[in-house]
Amino acid sequence: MPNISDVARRAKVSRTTVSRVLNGKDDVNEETRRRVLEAIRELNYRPSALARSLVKQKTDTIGVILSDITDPFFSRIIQGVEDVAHKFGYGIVYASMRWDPQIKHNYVNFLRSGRVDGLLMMGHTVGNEDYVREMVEERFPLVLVEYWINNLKANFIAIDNRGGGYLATRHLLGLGHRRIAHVAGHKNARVSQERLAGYRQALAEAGVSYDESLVVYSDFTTEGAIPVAKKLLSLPERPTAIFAANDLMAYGVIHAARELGLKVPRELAVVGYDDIELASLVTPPLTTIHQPRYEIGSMAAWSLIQQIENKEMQPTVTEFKTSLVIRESCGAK
Amino acid sequence: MPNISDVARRAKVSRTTVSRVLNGKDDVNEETRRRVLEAIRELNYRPSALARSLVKQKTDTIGVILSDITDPFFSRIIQGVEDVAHKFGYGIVYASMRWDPQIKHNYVNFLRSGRVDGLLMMGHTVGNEDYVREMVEERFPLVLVEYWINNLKANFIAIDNRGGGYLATRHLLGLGHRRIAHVAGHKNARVSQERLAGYRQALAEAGVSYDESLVVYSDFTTEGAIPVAKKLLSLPERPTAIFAANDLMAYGVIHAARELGLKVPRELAVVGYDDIELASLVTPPLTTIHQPRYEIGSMAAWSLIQQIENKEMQPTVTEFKTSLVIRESCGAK
DNA sequence: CTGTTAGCGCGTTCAA
DNA sequence: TTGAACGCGCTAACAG
Repeated sequence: MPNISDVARRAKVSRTTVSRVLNGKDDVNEETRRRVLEAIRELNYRPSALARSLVKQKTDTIGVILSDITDPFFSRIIQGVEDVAHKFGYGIVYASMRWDPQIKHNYVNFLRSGRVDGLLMMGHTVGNEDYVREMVEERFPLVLVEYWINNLKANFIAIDNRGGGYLATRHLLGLGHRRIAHVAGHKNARVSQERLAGYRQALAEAGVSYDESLVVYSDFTTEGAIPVAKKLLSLPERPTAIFAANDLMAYGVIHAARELGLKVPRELAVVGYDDIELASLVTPPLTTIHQPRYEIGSMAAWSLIQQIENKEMQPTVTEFKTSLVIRESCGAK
Repeated sequence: MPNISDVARRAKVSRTTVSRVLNGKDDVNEETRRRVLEAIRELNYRPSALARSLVKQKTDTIGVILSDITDPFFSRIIQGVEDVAHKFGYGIVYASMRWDPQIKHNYVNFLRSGRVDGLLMMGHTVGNEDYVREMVEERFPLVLVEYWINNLKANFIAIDNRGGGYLATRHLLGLGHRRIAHVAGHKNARVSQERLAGYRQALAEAGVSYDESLVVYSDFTTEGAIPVAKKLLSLPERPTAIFAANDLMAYGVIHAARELGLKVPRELAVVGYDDIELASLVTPPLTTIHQPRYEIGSMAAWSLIQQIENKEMQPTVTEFKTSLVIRESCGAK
């Protein structure tokens, strides 16, 4: 790969002049510029982003760390992030940590060591995440999505997960269900705890006592939810409704029910969470919790870029609300 | 952010010694090493990957450019890629180009300018891709997945898309269908052409003449497929079967059929393509074309890393075969 | 075992 | 309008 010196030599100018042309400065003689551009083309020269970033201390790249890149929940969020980032001239780097706190930490270190100007993190794990605190203290540009940590002066895009869990459960209660099970998300995920908390809150308000045996954990995938759903549905006193912590698992629940010969929604009501694109399009259309995902993504990216380009920005907490979308999986319609 | 000189100063050694400790060389006095490590900890020092990459001419990162990061088709492929890459100590950077050749080209340039050691490209677009040829000629480590370009001595992981299209269509023909429509993929995608070619081949072999009005293009999404499917299903002489170029669109077709009051599979047979996880789990379970996606991903990553670490490797073409998975969406079962 | 020197490829003063 | 010199943060070659 040719470098800037090769170009300079060929164009018979100094490296500085080549650099000027490269960066579109206007204090370059037209004829000189022409020669430089020609040399660049002839050599098929491509400036090293690495070297440039090193000297400018800027990579024009933002890192996105998420729990699972294959989760359709992220698809619209990512679109929002990409649209905004591109508009501002940033590239994006994704890292998928699969709910593994160790992989997550590794990726944070990987990306932080000069590879990106800032970090967008979504999919928060349980446990020691002091390094997140450190990043905030060191004023490393950072946006945390989905969650909100007390006493941490950072930029948050919060989603009302507890409220969502509450809405979902109350809907089932309103339909007369009393024996309502919950297929929770990944044990390592904070959102699991929050949605579970919303579920418990709704039960408590309705005077339904909490039955631990009705709550099982899975991993936010359809395949993972099937066995645990079967366990729930084989309980001596079978639940009449199940709230799944995301849509993929809701389909796992429905699949399990079908295998056991139960009709949804007649014999089992199911509520999901996320409102992924497919939720309205497959059978049965899913009653679920909707979140403004595109807006969340674009807002997160915008907020991060603001931080990067203006270090003085105040940390803010933006909370997005969720809403219940009633379709056919609980027979309410 | 502290740098290596700060550490050196604090530990009262030279930068070189710090570098030695950092890179785990064993020719360092134990006491010295201890001091250095302590200084590193005290300063919370993190070496700059940028600077390191610049001097080593190695980033330990591979780039993955794909058509649409939100497409579940890629989920298992990505898992395969990640597993292998991590095993070999590489990080991964994804870029999603959404079938836009311009964005794709931009991303190639973005990543090639020193940000990655090699590139994995999947989701090939139609049109001028001479820069891909250039990369091959410049011996830039590269693996192309899904497609196979004649006269290009590069590393290919091909998938028999034509064969898949053929299998799908022949299955429908075998069930007695003669009026078979095709919802093709994105017009910019090479795989669309290939699957379409397989479709045409099967029709030709069965003596069914090709009817252009039965082929419509969409964008590989469920939402996108719904309107075009409705158009097909509103034709004066309605098709009795539809082969969709991926599973997401197959669900779009099924949704459209339902909206028009048509029962699947009784009044319309549907075949998909990809065998995404959900395909077996939602109603109706989809008859579709299966591809060994995890293996494709891991093989692609392995092959790329071989190229990166051993420049002498011969370009190879590996072709993965597809297979038909019969479920319930065409009533064959 | 350790330090000095050089250089990776570029941008940015400062003078000329 | 152009170039020389310096430095971004790090590793590698060589000497001691």
